[in-house]
Amino acid sequence: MPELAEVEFFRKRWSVAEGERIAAVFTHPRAKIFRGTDPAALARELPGARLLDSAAAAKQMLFHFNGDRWLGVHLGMSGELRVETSAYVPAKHDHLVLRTAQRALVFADPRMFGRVDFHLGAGPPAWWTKIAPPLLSRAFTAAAVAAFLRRRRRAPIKAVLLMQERFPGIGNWMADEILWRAAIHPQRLAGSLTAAEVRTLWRECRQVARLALRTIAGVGGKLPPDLNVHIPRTWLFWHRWEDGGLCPITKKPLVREEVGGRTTCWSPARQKLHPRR
DNA sequence: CTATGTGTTCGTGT
DNA sequence: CACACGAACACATA
Repeated sequence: MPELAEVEFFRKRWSVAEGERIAAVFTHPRAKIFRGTDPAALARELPGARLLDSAAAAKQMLFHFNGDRWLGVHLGMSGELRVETSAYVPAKHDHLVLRTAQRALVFADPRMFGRVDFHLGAGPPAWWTKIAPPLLSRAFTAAAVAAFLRRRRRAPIKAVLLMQERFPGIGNWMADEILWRAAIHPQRLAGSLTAAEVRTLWRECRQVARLALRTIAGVGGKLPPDLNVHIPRTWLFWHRWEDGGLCPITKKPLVREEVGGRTTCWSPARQKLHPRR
């Protein structure tokens, strides 16, 4: 489920506990969520620690506690972070619960593709510092995108947009939204895009990231009540799963098909496989 | 009962 | 060697 903006939304939820001290830790007895990490180490090290700050990058989050303690979270496909009352009793799909005096921070994930990483050290862990530069940073340049598309020239552009090593945080719906706005057919091979198309693609990557963060993760300190309530009806987002869905721009039918191993939605009237040049 | 999904990783083939 | 692709992971929901 969660891509860039949703990840930021969930990070902000837990960030209400910044400054609070962890009193107790619950870990699900047979959670696969803790791949590399030992749940026992977590339960031993976190109690007594104060949540200092947090950050989101790509589809990951990092929560920083005092005493050089770091908690990484990846939500996988079905993960979410919630905030419950301090008396909260963990339910079936809750894998990690951090209790403070004021509340309970819950990580739930039915499909268990998510991940929790605990790290002890003076600085953030390597997996965090290695994450590619954000779409909205100066380092995410049109030239870097062009070079990457050249390297991946034989893969469909849809599949390339999902590669986190260059497009951190872009997931299935964002990729479709970007291609739709850029009027590029998802099955075009990355190497077939013109220089102008590459530049448009780069611009729309940034624009969709900016708009998604604003509408989903809120502005300033405010968080929307639900994930998607503020997404405009003019986005492809709301129409991609409708049967008989229409392109908000051309009003012509949308198409849904597998591209690059993922269900992909596009507007054939707008996104041509063989554009006239 | 079967098919599907807002994700990542691994093995295999080119 | 680099890259492309399909399968696997695990479970709720339609």
